[in-house]
Amino acid sequence: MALSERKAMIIKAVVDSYIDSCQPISSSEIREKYLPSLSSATIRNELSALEEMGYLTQPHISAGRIPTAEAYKMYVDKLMPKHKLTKSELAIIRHYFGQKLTDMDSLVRKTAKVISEITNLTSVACVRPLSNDVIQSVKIVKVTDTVALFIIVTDRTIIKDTFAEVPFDVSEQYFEDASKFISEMFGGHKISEVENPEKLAKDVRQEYERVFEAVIKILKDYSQDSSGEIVLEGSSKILDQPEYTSLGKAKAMLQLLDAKERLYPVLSESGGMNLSIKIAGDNEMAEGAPECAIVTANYEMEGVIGSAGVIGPMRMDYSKVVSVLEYIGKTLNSLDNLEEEQ
Amino acid sequence: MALSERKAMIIKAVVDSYIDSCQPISSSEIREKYLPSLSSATIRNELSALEEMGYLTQPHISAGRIPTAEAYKMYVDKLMPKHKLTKSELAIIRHYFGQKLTDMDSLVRKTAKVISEITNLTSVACVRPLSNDVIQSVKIVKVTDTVALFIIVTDRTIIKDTFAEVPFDVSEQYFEDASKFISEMFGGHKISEVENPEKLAKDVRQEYERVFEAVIKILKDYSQDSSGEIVLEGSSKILDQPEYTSLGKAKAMLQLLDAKERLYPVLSESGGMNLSIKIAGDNEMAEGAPECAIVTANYEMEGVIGSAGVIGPMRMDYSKVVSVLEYIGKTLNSLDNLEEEQ
DNA sequence: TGTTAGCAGTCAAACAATGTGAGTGCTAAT
DNA sequence: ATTAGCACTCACATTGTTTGACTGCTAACA
Repeated sequence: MALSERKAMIIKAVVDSYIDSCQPISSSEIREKYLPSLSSATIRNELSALEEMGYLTQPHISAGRIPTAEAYKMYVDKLMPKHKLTKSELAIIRHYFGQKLTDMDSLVRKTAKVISEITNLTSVACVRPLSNDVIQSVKIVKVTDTVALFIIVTDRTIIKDTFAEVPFDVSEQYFEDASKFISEMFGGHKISEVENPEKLAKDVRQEYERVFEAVIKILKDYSQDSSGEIVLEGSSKILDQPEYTSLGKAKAMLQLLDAKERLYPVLSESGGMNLSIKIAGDNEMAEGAPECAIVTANYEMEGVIGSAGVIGPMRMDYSKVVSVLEYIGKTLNSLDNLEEEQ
Repeated sequence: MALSERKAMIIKAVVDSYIDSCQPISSSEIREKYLPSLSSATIRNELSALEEMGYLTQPHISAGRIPTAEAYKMYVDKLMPKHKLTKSELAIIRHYFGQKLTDMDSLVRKTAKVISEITNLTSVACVRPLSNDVIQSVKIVKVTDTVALFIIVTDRTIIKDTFAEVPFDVSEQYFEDASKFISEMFGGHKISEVENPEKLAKDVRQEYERVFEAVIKILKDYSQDSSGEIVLEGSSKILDQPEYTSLGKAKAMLQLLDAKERLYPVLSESGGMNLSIKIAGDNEMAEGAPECAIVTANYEMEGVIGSAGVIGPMRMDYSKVVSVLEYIGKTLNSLDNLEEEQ
């Protein structure tokens, strides 16, 4: 049975109210606050029907209704109102991104921080793994007698570098030559391609073999470490949510956050979408994960692609979260383009 | 009044028992389990006295005694037994440090992880700030048209590097020359000295002025950012502790962990000591911090100095924690020295 | 003087009994 | 199709009661 207009309005009322108060709502309360043209009895009939259809449920028989995951999905899909950011919210975002950013890491951290501050939820942010980056050049610099620095430039203009102890002591010139040789060999290839180095390099000149091995090892590390780095901000805010007053649930949630790597698939899975809302029914998220929702947005800045979002109870202010994420996305983009605007 | 032998034994009994069970202990229980030669009445007298002296307290008048912060301090100072690590604990540590370590970051993370796993407490780890490092050389490498990499080598053989957008496009040779010039200028000086750059450099050659500014900025960042990076592991384990079953206390604790930077003074303050145990009375720790204890050890490896430890309720198994930290310290040292041992 | 047995007193925690009220489902009238 | 009205359900708060684990104190004892 398709949803009548009226049923949809009732779902919206229940979700809106529950997002606001985290309390079951009764038929008469719906009438008073949302649908005064109907009587509570009529609404009761509809509520019964919606419960039958799986959108609503009640904690116990003499309580009001609360939304199910189904209802939330419907809500974010069709019913959600558009939230306007307040002046102070905008001000906070601008304040955070006001100063010039130095490096990737602090950008990610800042983004996480501002999201958490405005939404009052736990936020997550990460940069995408590098395995699909195309290598442009590799540079090796000798910094002390036994240590060399490997710098890899990729198409996303991210430069990733790693130190490696070199077991032999050679001239700076040697490294310069090796850099050129290796750049030529790897240039244009994806980082992930180094998984089978044979294909790339049929004939490594013997003199550069050791350096070659070292580079392969570094690239492999980046290629395999699929998880990027995940930054969390405001974990303790989880406990502000009334749904996690029960110790057990709070713990399940915190454990999920503790094992950041488990979050990664969820974060990256958003496909081509710019914005993704995942609402966990019972077992949709990784096992053991408590009922929760994750909203993430992809962002891009200076060629770097990442995601950021919030994680919290299903009952969250989706509308606000979405507009915050959208606005931050825009801000990052404009930072990218016009660098020095005020 | 000094503590009699017997009073000390009673304190030890109370603390031992409370660490084990987190329950107030009664006079008769002390008699049964710890001091069968005395009668419960005698013990009651002593308990009264110890309460008077500030070592013990009782949650309510008809309950047993529990230790105060004072008692814990006394305990770790004088009374604590020596814990022997079990085979499986040793195995876990060896397992973690079995593979060769690539970089500083993963060492810190690994250390935190193993500590948390064995002690079942939340662990913290960090490397010391760099402000006291002595600069040995500075190297600047051009990696793309607009980006240069600054590499700073210090006496602790840590090499710290930062990217900076260079607003002008110059030759590689220029950077090579600049590196030499700047290395000479900064070499032998502490990072913190750049706070007053005038003292260092009376006459910067004009051609290098921009590079000079950039280096100053980077060094200042490192010098001021006193907080190093703090890694936490197992935050959710906080909630395993019975003292944090109350939501309010749990939250206070998690907020403390969330604001990692607030932890830094506590971590670094351990002075010359190799092992430091901080037990917070009411307001000893930063405001808002709940009653808790922090045990940290300094470690050194490949010239890098850092601290690692645990944070948890006052009621923790100090004896075990101490031996774990000591053993890990030793392990790190030996990794350093004999690199390739099995 | 230090130790001990015994007893009266205290108090948290567990349990049971009870009332209250919010909210529903159903039925019958509109 | 809607609505008013009523009977029914059930969480929750309130209150009173019992229980038992402790202690502190006193008086006897070595």
